[in-house]
Amino acid sequence: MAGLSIGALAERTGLAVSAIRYYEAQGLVHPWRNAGGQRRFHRADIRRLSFVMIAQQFGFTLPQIREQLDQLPGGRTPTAEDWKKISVTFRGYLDQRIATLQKLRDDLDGCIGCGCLSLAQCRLYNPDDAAAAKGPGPRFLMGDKPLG
Amino acid sequence: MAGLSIGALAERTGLAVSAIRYYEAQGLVHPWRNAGGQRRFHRADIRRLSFVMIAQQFGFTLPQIREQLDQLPGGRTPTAEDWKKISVTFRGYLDQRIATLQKLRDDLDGCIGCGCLSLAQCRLYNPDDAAAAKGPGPRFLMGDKPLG
DNA sequence: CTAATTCCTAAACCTAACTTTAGGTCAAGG
DNA sequence: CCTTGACCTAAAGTTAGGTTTAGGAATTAG
Repeated sequence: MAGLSIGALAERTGLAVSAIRYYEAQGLVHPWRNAGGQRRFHRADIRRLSFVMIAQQFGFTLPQIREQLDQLPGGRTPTAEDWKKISVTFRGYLDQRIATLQKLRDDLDGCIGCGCLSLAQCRLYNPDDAAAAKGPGPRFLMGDKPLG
Repeated sequence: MAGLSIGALAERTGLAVSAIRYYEAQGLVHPWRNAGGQRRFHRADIRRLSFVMIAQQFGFTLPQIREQLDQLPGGRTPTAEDWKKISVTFRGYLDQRIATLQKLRDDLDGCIGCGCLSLAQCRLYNPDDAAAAKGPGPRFLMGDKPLG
């Protein structure tokens, strides 16, 4: 079969065409080219990109998502079983993130309100907790958007 | 009293001097100037900047933190009671963040593994959930770093 | 009094994850 | 055949949250 054009894939996933090109540059999808040099995608790439979007919501960076995707089989279309393996790892990270936030919240209760908000004494400001909350990577701390 | 120099404040908070200047530009602190044009800070600004650092760990943006800080009294040094008011709002946001992540995790369990990872059917890919997870703001989705 | 710090501003640079723009090619419809 | 729309590449722009650099001025130590 002929494969999907980038526009068709964009329509199916809701992503911008420019974003899909960017993802290819980051190694998240691997389209081939037709005679005229245009990209053609497997139908399985719809699911692949869906995974990218969901993983991003969970706070993964593109290189981290790439690592996960690289574990899918190379030669054939991934099965539900293949995807399941990935989701297990995924869930482990998520559990840790939730646990970290819960600890921070519990510390908050006794801490800001009590006026101990000076670095030396405050449990909230424990660098280990901060590191755990942040995960790896240089900037944007754990810069996800809150609800406000 | 004379007030703290920017270097002294940097030492007390662990922040870089350049970061403190940046925070001033963002309206998070309001130092005055001495005769020679150098910044002088209140000792209460140590706590103010500590709050900034903690709030960032929780995922707040600087404009959002500024909004919170703007609710502190203008004329006098904030009391523990003043800080407590802020921490209540704070905790509310945090509870919502945790709840959202937990819902996403629960959805994940049945979802990626089962192979339903196509946009139309998947609860995980519900735009409403996505919006709730993201909060306001344009890019970097909920781009916080996970643990991996 | 002088040298070494510290401080000042303004502007440029950095990352992540994209989008936009510019200038050109390919493909499909009439 | 020709026009329109989809596609191509490369490079520059965007946002957040800073850091770095360049070129001076103020402060402090000796």
